[in-house]
Amino acid sequence: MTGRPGLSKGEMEVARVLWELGSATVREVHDKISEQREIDFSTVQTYLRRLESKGYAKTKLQGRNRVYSAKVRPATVIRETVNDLVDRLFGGEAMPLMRHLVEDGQISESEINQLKVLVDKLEEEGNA
Amino acid sequence: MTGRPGLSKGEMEVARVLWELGSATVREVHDKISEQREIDFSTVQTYLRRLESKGYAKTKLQGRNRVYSAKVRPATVIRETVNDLVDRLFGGEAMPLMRHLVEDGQISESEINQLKVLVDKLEEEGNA
DNA sequence: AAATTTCACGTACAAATGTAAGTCATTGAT
DNA sequence: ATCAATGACTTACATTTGTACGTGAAATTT
Repeated sequence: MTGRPGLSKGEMEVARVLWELGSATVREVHDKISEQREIDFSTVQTYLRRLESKGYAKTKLQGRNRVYSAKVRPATVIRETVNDLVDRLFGGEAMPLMRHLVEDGQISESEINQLKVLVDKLEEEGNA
Repeated sequence: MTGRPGLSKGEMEVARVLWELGSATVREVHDKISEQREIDFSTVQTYLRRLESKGYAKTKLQGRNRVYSAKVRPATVIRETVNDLVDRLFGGEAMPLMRHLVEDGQISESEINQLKVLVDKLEEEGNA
């Protein structure tokens, strides 16, 4: 429905780093990911290339360096990815996923408060 | 970390149906999925076979029919899958995902209320 | 009982994915 | 100037995934 093919798991990881860095060379992305896990420079290069060919990133040559940056906003990718997951794993129901997140201790105390605020706001809007 | 390889998208779909049906033959799973989308009988068969070989389902022959049932509980698969997604797409932060779900209008009024209850309960526990 | 349908099971096979090595140009260091 | 490092770009390749066909046995229909 979006034209764009979905992101694979590995591509997601690279996409996230790219959002974080805003704009970066292969090496910069590689360095960043390397902080977390062992990964080959060429592998990162391939992922970035694929992100571009899938329409998720754009690049320009800056001098002799290629600089990558995101072309699709995180919110968009997140929406698409999560919706897909919710469809497949939860048959389209978002609630079980939320329940899992809230109950599984994944979010901190202060985040719960943020969440409360969000929920309250939504509730008001709904009743307005 | 789990030993089990992750589920692919297609496998998730079949796994969900299997949970829903509890215990089912290939045909039953196929019929169920067919309500939603066009899919070949053999394709479903392959997915079920793969679910078994990945350790997510078990089977027994019942007469001449093979009956599949889940071997790993939904909650477990959900946890693993969602954690993986959160790691890759959100760098381990669950909050952005929650925010997305709450704000993206995917959940109904009554679900918001359920969520509110959940959040309130958690808050109390936290403050206890 | 002959024909048809239903299954299990093995096999196939292209596309996508994860991961990387090789080649060649450029640039920074000795 | 020579050598090492850096980068782009190409090519590779095993595995996984999505999707399905073929075969032969059992069951059901006519």
